[in-house]
Amino acid sequence: MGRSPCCEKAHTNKGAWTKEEDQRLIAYIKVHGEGCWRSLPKAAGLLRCGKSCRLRWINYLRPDLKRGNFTEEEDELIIKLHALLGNKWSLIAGRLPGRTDNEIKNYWNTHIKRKLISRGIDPQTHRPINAGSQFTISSANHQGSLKNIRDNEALKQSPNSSSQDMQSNSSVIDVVERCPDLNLDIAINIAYSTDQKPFSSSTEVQKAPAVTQATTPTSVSPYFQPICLCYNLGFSKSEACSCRASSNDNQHVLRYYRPLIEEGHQTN
DNA sequence: AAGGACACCAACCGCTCTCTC
DNA sequence: AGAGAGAGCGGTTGGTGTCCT
Repeated sequence: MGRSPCCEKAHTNKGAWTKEEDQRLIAYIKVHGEGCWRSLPKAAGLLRCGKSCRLRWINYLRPDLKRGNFTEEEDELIIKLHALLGNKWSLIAGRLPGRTDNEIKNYWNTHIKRKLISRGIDPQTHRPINAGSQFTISSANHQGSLKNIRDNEALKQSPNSSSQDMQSNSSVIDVVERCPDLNLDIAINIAYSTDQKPFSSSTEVQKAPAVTQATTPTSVSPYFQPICLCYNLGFSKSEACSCRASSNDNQHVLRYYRPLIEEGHQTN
């Protein structure tokens, strides 16, 4: 059957973008917004493939991009997120406002890999290159997170838990043990303004700006909806967890209690 | 000064996922 | 249920700049 090409390759430019092309793309998106990348080049008068336009916009032209060197804090965050998520660059980028997946991927391959190796850490496994020793857990927060995860280990015996579930749990524990200061007891919240309905659909909720630390709304808004971290970590509906609001917590914040154990994804 | 090696990063490619019909 | 289209993602490539000999 074959797959239809994403564009007429014979009539498209390739390689570096010119200033004029950039201006055309910016002007078009300013007026019409993002989306419909396939038809955008023609509509914008660009001899480019839609994918190329999308990439150029996302990685280079978007106004909210942060330019300049990565800070030490960003470095450490990337390392920790990579330990947790692996090469899920888009998810990692979601936790670093103003940075793109491509930028982080490049930065990882050119800087952080070497940095970790120089520290004697394998950049893929995040384990010491020549050590099989066990790690100890130092952070109190972290111990709480680990306990939650370990509690789930008990559920491994449950007939409802799949082997994939077990694997996921093991890997999370593994990461927690290797990154003692990585606080997995994360709560997230959606940025919103009181006079604005923040999100109207689940799709928009998933595209919410990443917020890693809990922020407490000053008043209860009818529009406010709790959001589960697992969505932001990229789990699909079929890989649902059963996160819930703790009675001690703000009810609009879900905590990362039980990854990938129970069926049915609850967001409230 | 020349040119080879290396580093960086924008852009491309091919695959997968999601949505619609 | 399954096919097709569109969008997104991660791996890889290639051009360019910088450093080193």
